Amino acid sequence: MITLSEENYLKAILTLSLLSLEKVSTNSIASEIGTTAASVSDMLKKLLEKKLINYEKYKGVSLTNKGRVLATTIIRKHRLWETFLVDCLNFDWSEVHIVAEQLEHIQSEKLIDKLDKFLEYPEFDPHGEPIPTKEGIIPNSNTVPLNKLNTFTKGLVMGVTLDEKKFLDYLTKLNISIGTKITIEEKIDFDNSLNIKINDSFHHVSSNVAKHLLIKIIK
Amino acid sequence: MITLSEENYLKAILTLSLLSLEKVSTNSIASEIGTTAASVSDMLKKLLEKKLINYEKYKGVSLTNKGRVLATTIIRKHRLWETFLVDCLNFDWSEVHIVAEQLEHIQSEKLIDKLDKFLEYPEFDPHGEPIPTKEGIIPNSNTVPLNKLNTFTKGLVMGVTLDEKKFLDYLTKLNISIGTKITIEEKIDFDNSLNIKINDSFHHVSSNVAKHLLIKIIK
DNA sequence: CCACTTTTTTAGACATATCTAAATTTTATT
DNA sequence: AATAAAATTTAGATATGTCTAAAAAAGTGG
Repeated sequence: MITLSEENYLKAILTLSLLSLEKVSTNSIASEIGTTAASVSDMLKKLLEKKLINYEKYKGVSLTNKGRVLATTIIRKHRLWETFLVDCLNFDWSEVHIVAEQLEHIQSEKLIDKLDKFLEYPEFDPHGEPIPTKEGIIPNSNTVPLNKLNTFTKGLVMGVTLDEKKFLDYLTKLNISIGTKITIEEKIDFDNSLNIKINDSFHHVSSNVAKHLLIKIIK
Repeated sequence: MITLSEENYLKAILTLSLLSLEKVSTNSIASEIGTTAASVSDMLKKLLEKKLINYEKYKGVSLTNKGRVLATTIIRKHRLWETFLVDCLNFDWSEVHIVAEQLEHIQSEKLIDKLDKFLEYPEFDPHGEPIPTKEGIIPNSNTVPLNKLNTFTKGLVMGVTLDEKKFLDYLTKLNISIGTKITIEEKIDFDNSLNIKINDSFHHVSSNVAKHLLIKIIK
């Protein structure tokens, strides 16, 4: 089980991660959450223990895929609840955040699925922020699946949308992890597979692999 | 501030209070909540400190008016959320309880008012349980305001719906507290005031006092 | 490259809410 | 009324999440 406090840390780490490509610092988390660096340090140990973050002492933090999916789900819940509060209950858009901060921690996948349907699958919350999908993708957030990229585009791996050991083992074998730089060298029309460059070495990956890699395009 | 745990204790105490007129025992609370008598004992001290319960060691517990109103509000929230889950999100009536147990702790009076309006002020939840009013009255729960009783009816004071020092001081002066037995002796048509008997002594109270006293009718 | 500053972590406390086991009080019984 | 049984409370532990102050590591500038 994940605690309310842990959820708030994951959300903060995701939010900060989306602002830059750097690993997230202890201090930035502390000021995001409104606590001390010492408390953050304590919590990071717990999140590491639960394999929700990648963390080396003094070296900063990033989310594991498990952590990223969890954090994205919390943002999804937050934004769906905000939509409900404004569209159905006639809340003012400026006053929903504080209530949604509580509602986002309600644990029930079914509840969120049904709320999503009830709201007719909204794409944006009342503040214009995109609502993450059930699969953990944040639309319009600069990350797109690798298979949607054009030839010679460069990007950084920001996450994966499949949490399966065989898949993740394969990525390790290809030397792909969060932050890895990938260049599209060639797209094969026949089966939508791709030739890509990873750290100066060339690889061929199937469409099925490519569609589960979230890429942030860089120059 | 009241914690989630304290809210659950208040709700349990109210639920048990509605089942009988006796003071609520430590053990019954423990089995209602699913914890140990020791934990309950610890918590009772905290609730007493916050003036949410009346409590003497070894003598059982009852809710103060403040505690009763809080507990009733939690039940109100629970039942409104259950109504939302079933009527709007098409949950099955049998599966809503566990989700409503989480939703009932969301702190926002405005949210509940707006939800109530959105649901068009339902009187009963999906299980047929009456939804308490904003004022802390549980309809059809055998408690009615004193001014609605007929002449010669006897009843026990179960709560008050006004939390004002002057009012409560006046009740103390009249020797009225939770559990006090009252008999209606006469109703004055002119101003709807009442002559009542309290512990063999007779008193005259105004309509304004009578309407804030919740009575459970007895034989 | 060494000293200084900033960042981060650790150590030691504290508050909440829980538990088990022991002690105490109440109640029920003979 | 004494004693046994049941209920309740206290004592002492544990886990979570927080804090301040001190120590350690990383970064920065002369």
